[in-house]
Amino acid sequence: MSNSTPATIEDVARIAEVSIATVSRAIHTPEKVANSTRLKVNQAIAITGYTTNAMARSLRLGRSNMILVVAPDIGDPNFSNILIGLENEARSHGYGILIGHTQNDAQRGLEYLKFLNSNQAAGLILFTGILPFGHQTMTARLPPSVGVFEPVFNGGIPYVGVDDIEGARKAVDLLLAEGHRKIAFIGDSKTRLAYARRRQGYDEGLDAAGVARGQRIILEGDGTLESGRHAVEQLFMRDTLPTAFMCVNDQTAIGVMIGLNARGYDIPRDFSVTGFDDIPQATFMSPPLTTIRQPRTAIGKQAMALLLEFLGDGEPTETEILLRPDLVVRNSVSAPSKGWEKR
Amino acid sequence: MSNSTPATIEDVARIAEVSIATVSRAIHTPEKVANSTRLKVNQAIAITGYTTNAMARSLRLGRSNMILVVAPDIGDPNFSNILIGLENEARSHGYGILIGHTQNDAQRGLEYLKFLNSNQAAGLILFTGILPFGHQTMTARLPPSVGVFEPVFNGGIPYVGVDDIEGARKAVDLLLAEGHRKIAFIGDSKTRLAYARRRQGYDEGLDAAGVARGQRIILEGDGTLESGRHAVEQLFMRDTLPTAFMCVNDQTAIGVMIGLNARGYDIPRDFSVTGFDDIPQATFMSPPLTTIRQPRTAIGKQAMALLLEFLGDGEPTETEILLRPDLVVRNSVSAPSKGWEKR
DNA sequence: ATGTGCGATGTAAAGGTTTACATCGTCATA
DNA sequence: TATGACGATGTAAACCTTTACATCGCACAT
Repeated sequence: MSNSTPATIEDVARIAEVSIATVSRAIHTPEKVANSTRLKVNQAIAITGYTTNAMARSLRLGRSNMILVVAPDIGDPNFSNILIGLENEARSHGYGILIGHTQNDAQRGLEYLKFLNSNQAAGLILFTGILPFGHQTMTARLPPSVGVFEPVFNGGIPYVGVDDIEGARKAVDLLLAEGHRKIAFIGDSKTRLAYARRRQGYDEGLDAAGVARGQRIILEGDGTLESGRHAVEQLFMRDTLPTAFMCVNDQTAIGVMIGLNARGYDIPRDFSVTGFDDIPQATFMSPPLTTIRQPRTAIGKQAMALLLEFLGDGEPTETEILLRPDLVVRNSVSAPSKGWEKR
Repeated sequence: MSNSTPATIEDVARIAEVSIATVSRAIHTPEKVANSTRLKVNQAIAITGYTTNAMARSLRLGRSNMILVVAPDIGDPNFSNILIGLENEARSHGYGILIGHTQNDAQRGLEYLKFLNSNQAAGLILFTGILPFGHQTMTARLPPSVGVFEPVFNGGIPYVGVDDIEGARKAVDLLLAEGHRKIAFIGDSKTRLAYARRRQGYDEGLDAAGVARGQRIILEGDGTLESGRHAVEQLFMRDTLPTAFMCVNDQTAIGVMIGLNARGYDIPRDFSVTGFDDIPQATFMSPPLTTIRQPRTAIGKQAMALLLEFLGDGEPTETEILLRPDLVVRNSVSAPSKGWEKR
């Protein structure tokens, strides 16, 4: 039962009085073995507590049952729920998940590339806007891969995420409906496709509302809390202030709120703020942040499903799966205050 | 260079004009091969881009280069930084990390047990107060294991974490120094050793300050935000209220704060609150939460170092490594308000 | 010159699995 | 009854690596 060394397929075969080939078949292609034999094998498996040695199996099959998930930062508040979706789906198909975080360091990215090349992962999930493999990115021979949460810049990699344009549109439409016209968009790096798309939603919304291009205020940062705070400072240097801040993500929005608080302003009385992602912290702000919810677990699940399909068939059926984002109305948005009408 | 199939040791041997044994030796025990040969091998490796096939290696060696990390909830805000510590240390020793989350479900725990039994992980890191393998826990044949962040209840497993007693003592001493005498301790499940220890720190502090046992208010919950909120409600049902809430962790403390806010009280004017852990959200509360910082990355690093040592020598040298916690003073604590003196 | 020892290298087995191919037996059909 | 077909099972090779053991050649001592 619990010997010192795990049971092998041979132990099972001996007890069931069949050959190891039959045992293997009884497990993987049960329809190819006679009922009576299958029964004996199953009993023997129960007796020995046999589990297939994954290493031997992977070696024989030439591919592992592990999926590598690469993220620049495991601490990203968006990550954990995505991971739950990924993991559940993977596990229910006999795959395990391996997590790598690159910390935006090319050297570390390369280590994962080596890892992939040594056949230790059958597939790759990328939780990052750009391929993290430094200068070898172009020549890298990658296993089947799927981007998740954020489209992958270098292209060619199927992607599962949220409809950024629609999400941004929902946010900007809310602000417009409340009466805002001077809405600043606080973005992050231009190299991130998610930024480009959310920006597009912002522009389309303002276009539809007839707000002139000249009226729009665009700032860029790096998506961190700090950069949100910094954006506020920058704006106060200028002479034209917005009545609302539409932020590319929640972290930035939180930074903006902190920055505004530090200057003594009240949200939403003096300024309205929206985020994007609905990270856990959004709930705990005061006021709680109005934002766009990412269906994170669902995204993870779908991404893994797509990857596994890819692994089976060899060809991905979809190149981009976009889920619907929801507007989560909390208390960081209201009509622009009368006193600030002239901004 | 980038063929369709990865280079094997045989490819290297052919190019270097040596046998595969020599190649293997040149890699793993370079001192056993002549300088000139080693040079040829290294060149051949560079040409082919060879990486050892980890599966074959693990199969031959009978153990993998993966460490399984089991946590009940990947989304735990404490988890990610611990993981960074674990991962960095592991990777620098040629090990990879595998993450399993049990969601407190015994069934899922058993899957990981099977995983371990099939030799897919050389070691185990437990980020959980109790062994997650259900009724098979006692008979389970586990690989070298180390508990992290939280002592493992069933015992016998080395543990790396913070000195809970000292941490709790720092929190209670702060409250005492501010003049509080009626301090409620909001705990979580009794089965968690971390709770017992933090409670001990609380008691020792009050003992030292001469606060009678009868003055102490102890509530138990489950460590979630919700249970913190619930604890507040419970206390308001009673006739004696504390002037301060000392919480077993930050999540509970945040729940307490939300509960008090909901009843219209101001923190820290009406009540003081302390947490434990210093999770990211603690910073974003208003007021920011005074708490005890866990050196998470360091804990992860040490735990992995201990496990790897364990893997090498076979015997763990320490059974418990406790790091020093720091008191992080923010704004959720002040002297008890005069008006409430009589509580 | 012969033998000894040793450093460097090669040979081959083992690790557990999957699967193409071979074999065996049985049953149906001519 | 002989043949063929087919279903069930067994045999053995292959996946790639590590390493105990064997071999080889050379330098040095006798």
